[in-house]
Amino acid sequence: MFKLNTCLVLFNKNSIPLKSNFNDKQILILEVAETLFAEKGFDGTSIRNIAKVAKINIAMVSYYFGSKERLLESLIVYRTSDLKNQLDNLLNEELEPIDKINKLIELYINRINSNRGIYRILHFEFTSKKREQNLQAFSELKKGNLKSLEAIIEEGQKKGIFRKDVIIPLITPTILGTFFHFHMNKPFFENLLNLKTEDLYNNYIKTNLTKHIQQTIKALLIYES
Amino acid sequence: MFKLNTCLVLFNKNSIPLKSNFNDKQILILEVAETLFAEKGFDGTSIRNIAKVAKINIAMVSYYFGSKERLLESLIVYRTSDLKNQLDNLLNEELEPIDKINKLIELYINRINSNRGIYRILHFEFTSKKREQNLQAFSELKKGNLKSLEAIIEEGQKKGIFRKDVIIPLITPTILGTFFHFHMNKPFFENLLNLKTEDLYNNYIKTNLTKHIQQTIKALLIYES
DNA sequence: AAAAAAATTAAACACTTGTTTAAATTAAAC
DNA sequence: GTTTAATTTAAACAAGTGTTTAATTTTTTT
Repeated sequence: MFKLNTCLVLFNKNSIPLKSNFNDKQILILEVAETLFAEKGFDGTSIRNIAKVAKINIAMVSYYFGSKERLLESLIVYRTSDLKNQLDNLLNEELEPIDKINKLIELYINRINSNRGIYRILHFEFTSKKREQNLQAFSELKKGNLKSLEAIIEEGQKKGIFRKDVIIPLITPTILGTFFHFHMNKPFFENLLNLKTEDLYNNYIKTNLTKHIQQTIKALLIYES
Repeated sequence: MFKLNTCLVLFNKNSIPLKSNFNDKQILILEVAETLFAEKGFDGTSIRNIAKVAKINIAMVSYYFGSKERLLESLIVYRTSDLKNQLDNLLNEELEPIDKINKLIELYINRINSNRGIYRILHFEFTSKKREQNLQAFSELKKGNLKSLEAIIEEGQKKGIFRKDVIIPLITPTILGTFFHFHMNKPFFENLLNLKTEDLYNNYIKTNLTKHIQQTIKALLIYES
């Protein structure tokens, strides 16, 4: 009567297989919801709206997710769950700490850039006071990410490469903040940097912007005043 | 039966008298709406919600503003109408172009910083596709602001102080974008820069951040590659 | 003080919202 | 093939939405 844990195997863009706890219909609903939430906001999107676009009955959202709020929570889980695994894999690679940091930044920017919908939702819904409760899943993810980052940096500090007076929790906001500012002003930078096509824009992010952020964090961690 | 143009005189923080087309009750409604829209978003705020906080009848919003959407438009007009006058006054001052630019930046940052509610609304509501139509009033304001900026810069270009290959429409986004990025990550910078009190935070914006933006724009306008 | 205009109110309007129900259909298990 | 479980459906639910109405109160004008 109420089946939630159908497991299937998905492939991300680097063809690393990963489990998902959502079935095909749930994923359809999640991806339609992602598009609409990103376009019109959570409050601006109705379940009937989602159902119409996804061509499903309006009761299916409650059937599969319980409620609209839980749909949002599931969406966050769906789009962020494998990030933890990717970070864990990175942690176990045999690399110098600074190379791990660089890879971590590349991974962050790549992920956000290819999942703009969910990060737009996170940016808009969770900077408003109304949705403060819903971010539990998101908050736990961030805690996990921070732990991974801490592990890398403490490794670098033990080796004497990184400064010891750096405030680790502030590094993630720096990485993400730089990207968001760039992307929130997309039309501006498209003109400024002559990024006429979507490809040119994406390429600029992948190369120049990522490089800039890497240099920034490297300077923060290594530079002695 | 329907009176909209009661004029009264208001005083802004620099005690420059300015006319307002809204009466006391309308202003009450506008300011309550501003708070709630900023807190919970336009869609997340109901007219009954506004009426309750403002302690007025729910019909008063329609009576004074026509509709909820027109209330939002009126709010934008209310909070941005005197900016044009301030810019015009600045234009007519006898100052060197670079000093006018510096004053313009100071004026922008000061205004946004002391009207965070409306700029939060503008940032959130008008970066979503849903509210694209409503920004006519806002769009006209920006066009007017751009004209003022163009006037100052062309004056500087004639005097041979400013470069001539600068893209003027991109300067405003640079000024505002720098501030917004700082402010959207307020908790981050409060920690990073040890701005424990609201006063310390505001003071940092007024001094260091403003100075930084002024230096940036100055470099953009004057620096020869 | 009387008349006209403006402001305010409670009630109702028609519509949308998220969610639930109970029946019907489809798929899976035996 | 029958039974059981999972899915899908249309309909209804109660609550909330923006807006309008028509009557009442308050204020202004004459």
